[in-house]
Amino acid sequence: MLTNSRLAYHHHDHKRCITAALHRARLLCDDRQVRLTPIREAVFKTIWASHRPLGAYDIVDQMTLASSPVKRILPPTVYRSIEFLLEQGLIHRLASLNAYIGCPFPGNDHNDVFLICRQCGATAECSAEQLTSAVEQTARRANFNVESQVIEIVGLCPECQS
Amino acid sequence: MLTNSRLAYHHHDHKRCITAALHRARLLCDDRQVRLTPIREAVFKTIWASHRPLGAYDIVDQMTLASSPVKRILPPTVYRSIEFLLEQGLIHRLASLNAYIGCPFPGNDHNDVFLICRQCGATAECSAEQLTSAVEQTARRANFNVESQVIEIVGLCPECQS
DNA sequence: TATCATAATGTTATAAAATAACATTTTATT
DNA sequence: AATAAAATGTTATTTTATAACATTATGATA
Repeated sequence: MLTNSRLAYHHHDHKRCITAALHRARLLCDDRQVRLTPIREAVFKTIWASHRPLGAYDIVDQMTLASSPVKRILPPTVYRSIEFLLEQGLIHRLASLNAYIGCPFPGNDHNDVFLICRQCGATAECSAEQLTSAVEQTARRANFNVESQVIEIVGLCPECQS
Repeated sequence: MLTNSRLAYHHHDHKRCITAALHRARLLCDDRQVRLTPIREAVFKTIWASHRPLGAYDIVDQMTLASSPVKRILPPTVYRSIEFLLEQGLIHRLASLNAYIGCPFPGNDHNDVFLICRQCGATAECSAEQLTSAVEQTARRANFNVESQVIEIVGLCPECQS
């Protein structure tokens, strides 16, 4: 079971997460011959600033704040980068929160399951074989042919349980 | 496994679905001493008009059309009824579509899993024990305490596979 | 390297979805 | 009938997302 739950929920050197994510993203884009432009990279870094999902307008605000001299970043700019990053599988959209989060293992074929902490917002991604097959099995009983899945679990992360 | 997949995907006398749903809703509201007012009932019936999820503004439009003499139903009215119906578990919100669908077994304790046909939109609800326990198991590995889940499967219903 | 086509971004405007705030009406209770 | 609480009506606004078109940057080709 692929997961980033350790990092997502516990104290760690997050700069390394960002560096690693950026590195993976660059490799992947090089490989696919698509362009990780400065703006796209900035959006990507903004999303990766934490393990908490960020809404599109939060990204707009963060990027405007981070710019110097302060320059208003506008929604279409951000939405276009989001679209690109989603297409490349570098980020995911959390439907239940209407927000975005970095993918910890882009490129790897995986089935997304998200564990969202209701308290602190920290969100881990898992790729759980068994869950995928349980979905398959459930669908089969209804003669339903699965193409994609949205699985978002809300609860308390280990840190917020105590 | 509780499911309404037969009805959701195949031809049937849908009036009976509506009548039955309304009947259940009335019983349940009587029982809980909450009021299924005419507006709430109208919203409920509008949502139950099909087995396809309906967006809030679709409901606004449908209700405005259905009114005679034509009287503009406004968003807050609909949103308030939606809120009530969600609280009572009479309808569900599909996060991935940002739309609403009637619950086929309100009152019964169940874990929602939705099977959404990408072709025709028909959506069935299942309450699958095994899926719930797979979720639990996946979460446990991350020491995550589950409180609620959003599971929405997209694919092709039996009718749209041929 | 100049030209061109394509891709990406900037900009303005607007569409679409959701809710806040307050007025009015309805309902249940006394 | 009087009252309080609940529900609905109404206006305005906030939040989220995208359309449309102008401009700039990039990569390919002559």
